[in-house]
Amino acid sequence: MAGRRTDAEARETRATILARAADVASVDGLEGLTIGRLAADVGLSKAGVLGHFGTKEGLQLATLEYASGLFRARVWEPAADARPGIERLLAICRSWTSYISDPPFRGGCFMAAAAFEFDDRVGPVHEQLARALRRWRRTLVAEVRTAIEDGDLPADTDPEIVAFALDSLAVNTNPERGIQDTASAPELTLRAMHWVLGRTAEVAA
Amino acid sequence: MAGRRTDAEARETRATILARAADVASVDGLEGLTIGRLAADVGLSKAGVLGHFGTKEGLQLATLEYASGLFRARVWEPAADARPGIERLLAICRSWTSYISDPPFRGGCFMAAAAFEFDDRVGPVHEQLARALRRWRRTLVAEVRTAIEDGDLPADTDPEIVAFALDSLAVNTNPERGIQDTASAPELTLRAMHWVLGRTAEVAA
DNA sequence: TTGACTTCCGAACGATCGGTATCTATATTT
DNA sequence: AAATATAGATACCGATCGTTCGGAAGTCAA
Repeated sequence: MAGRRTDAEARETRATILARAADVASVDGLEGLTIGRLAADVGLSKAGVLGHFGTKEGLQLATLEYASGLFRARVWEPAADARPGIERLLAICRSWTSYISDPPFRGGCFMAAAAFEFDDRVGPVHEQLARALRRWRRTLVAEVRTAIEDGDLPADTDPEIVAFALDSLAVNTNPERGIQDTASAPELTLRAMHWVLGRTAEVAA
Repeated sequence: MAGRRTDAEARETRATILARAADVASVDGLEGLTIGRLAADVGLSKAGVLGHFGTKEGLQLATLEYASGLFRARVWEPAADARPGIERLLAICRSWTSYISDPPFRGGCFMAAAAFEFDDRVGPVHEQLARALRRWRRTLVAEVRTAIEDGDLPADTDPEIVAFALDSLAVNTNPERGIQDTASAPELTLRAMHWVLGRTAEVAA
């Protein structure tokens, strides 16, 4: 009942699987992914799913890459055109909180959830995740540093601290949504980000 | 080969199970706990473990309560004697980061890990966790508010924002340890906390 | 038209999952 | 001393886990 599909169809199937996988994993975790459930969700057999990724770890890595790319597209890309420094930093805060308030997955930000799930484990998933997170942190630090050089942030500001603080606020929005108040959490985050950057909030819903 | 133990012995067995459970769960998550592995780890049969908690969910709830009490003992208790307001707030930052830099479990702070695992799920574990986190947040907000009234923080400070920021920094130390640098992460957090509170850091290792 | 290639299915595998029923051994109570 | 209550063991249950294997069905190149 199954035959070879054209390349485009196969890629589409793969994308469908990954979208569903990221959605499930954002709630149940990357380890909570099961081939069987995923296969049933997208209307495939277990072997049909596994054929695309080889092993469960392959599926996890692909899901991570998928979600990582989506994060970059929705948080970085919209801010990439802004002038480096404080402007781009504020643009990132805006796209970031907007991303969080209208998340692509049920569980909110996938990267944040994965970071806490795989921070203490070993293996390829941990390493790929760590690379992505370090890269993002470097981006933030560089932006903060430029803002300091431009005189838009106090000269004695520690870029590592500010970048860590901004990241922490965004990350902590995830449990804030589910545990305190889903609706107001992203706005609280954006106000906290502006406060950290020493600016009066002009909230962009 | 097994008979009834005295109450004290039974409680000790229970405590042994919970200590191990919290340790495992801090790495693999509360859902990653398995009765069989846990039983083998503490030298009991599965029925022996399950007898103490009824179901896996019971075990999760008990583990959560255990870790929650330990958090309170190591973060709140050492600061409870300090004068309410900025002093107690700084004392909390100190005990908190000290707790993080010498965590009782392999996976670091259990509460932070659990918060991200169960923020999007439903059921008793989510609810018990949410209660504990909300209670802790209220404690922080109250302390910040007192500090504002005492004039130790600017009058236009938003207590919710500062409490959220402090919590975010502590929480985000967990992945920071495993993904960036285990050794320096807690110090970075303490410096960030002091920076948030507008104080020059006098780091207490 | 034929043959290689690939997607996907159906079925099965050993292992492990959470949970239960039954039993034994001991501490405590009567 | 007898009766009761309970911690824990042994053995087993059905379900599900990740993975493998052989084949069916289709595309594409020769």
